[in-house]
Amino acid sequence: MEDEAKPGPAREADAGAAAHLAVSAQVATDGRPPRRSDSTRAAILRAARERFASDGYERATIRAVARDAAIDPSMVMRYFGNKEGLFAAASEIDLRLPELTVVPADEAGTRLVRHFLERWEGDETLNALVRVGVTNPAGAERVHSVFRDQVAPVVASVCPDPQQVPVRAALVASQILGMAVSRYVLRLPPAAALTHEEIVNWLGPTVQRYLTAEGP
Amino acid sequence: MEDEAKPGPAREADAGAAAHLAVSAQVATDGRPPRRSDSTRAAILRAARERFASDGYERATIRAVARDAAIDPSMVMRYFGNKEGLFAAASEIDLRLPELTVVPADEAGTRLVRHFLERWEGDETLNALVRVGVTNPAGAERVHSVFRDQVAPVVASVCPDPQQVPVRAALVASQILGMAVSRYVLRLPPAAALTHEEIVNWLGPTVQRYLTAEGP
DNA sequence: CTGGCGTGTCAACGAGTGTTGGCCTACATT
DNA sequence: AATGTAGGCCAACACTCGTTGACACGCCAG
Repeated sequence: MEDEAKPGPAREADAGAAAHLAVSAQVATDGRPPRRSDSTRAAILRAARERFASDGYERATIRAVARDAAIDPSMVMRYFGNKEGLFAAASEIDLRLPELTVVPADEAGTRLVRHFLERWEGDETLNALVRVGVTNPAGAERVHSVFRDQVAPVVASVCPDPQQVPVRAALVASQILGMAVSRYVLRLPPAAALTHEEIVNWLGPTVQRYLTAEGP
Repeated sequence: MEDEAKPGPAREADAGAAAHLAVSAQVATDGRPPRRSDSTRAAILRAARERFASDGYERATIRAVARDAAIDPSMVMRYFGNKEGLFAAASEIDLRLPELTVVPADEAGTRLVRHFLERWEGDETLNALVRVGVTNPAGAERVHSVFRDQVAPVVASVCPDPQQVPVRAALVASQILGMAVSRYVLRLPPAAALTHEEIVNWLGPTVQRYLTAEGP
């Protein structure tokens, strides 16, 4: 699901020639020969994620995305229908959460925190998702579904009482999301200055308690 | 001490402190007959906070604010200079954090959580601040200053090691802000369904630990 | 060669935005 | 009564946005 390297440091007028050479290599799931459009499509998505992550939904303009991808704005429309469609495609994400059942029960918290930390810094998509989620109703809906389909099940796998799963998942989300917002979105200086180890050591026990401790 | 309300062009945003209680025109604090502008000014600010809180910075249009306040858009400009000035005035906030030094040391956490919870639901300003903080660079800067000038000092008053104040304040902020984002901004269903008591009981100990526990 | 099709550009439209300047009205002061 | 002024409205400007339709180039099949 990843983009490929784009050559252009200088954005010459030769966008066409660049696309020529950069015949995409990976279609993976499909027997068809790789279309030239695959690479532009990937470039658009990469630019879109970047813009959504740094600007939010409204300020991330299709024109800016197109400029970053070195193509015409109308191409974005043709590929993704409209801005909403572009966001839907750009915010598709798999958190790749670890199987908490196979790690020692008392390490689930630290494990989860560490995973999110690495994920957040390795993939712009997560940042884009949060920024747009706060900006835009459709983005919030997307966050809901990620929470429901990916976070809640993992919490359920280690939570003693199934009835408490939603509450505990919400608590875990509140802490992890809160650190992400403070550190990556608002960039509160002290939060941004923390090392991974510090964060894991402080937040790990909190998440662990939310996951498995009985009663409040 | 208070500057007289003279709405000129490009007027700087002045203190909106009076706006808290001064909903109507009869602010009997001085002998002058109440200007009509006092009430409109308050109406604009109220509408602005509402819009910023529910729509974020970019989607909250001056025209919409004006419509809510039942006046002409150009009035907003005359009173606050420009949109940025309007936000600056509308996001002026005093968290009114409690003196943690006068409460039992082990209740600081729950006390703080409860305070924020009530504050968040009793005043649209806080919501507006967070929504815009995530949307807009200037809003983020405003959050920084509130964190630095209001949250950090209170944390400092109960934190054993002065050197750890920024870190601990950031941790506290991450948890409280995370719950606020989950509950009021994203409205994750399980987070929105929690009662105040549940939240206090779960988050209280976390915040308490961030405030005073030694080591991670 | 020819014709379609995929890929891409160009120029424009309509809507909505922040912002500005001119004009009007009520009223307090002279 | 005359008038200055604060408070307010209206119409417009300049701009940006998402979006659209017409046109241009390069490729393959017939």
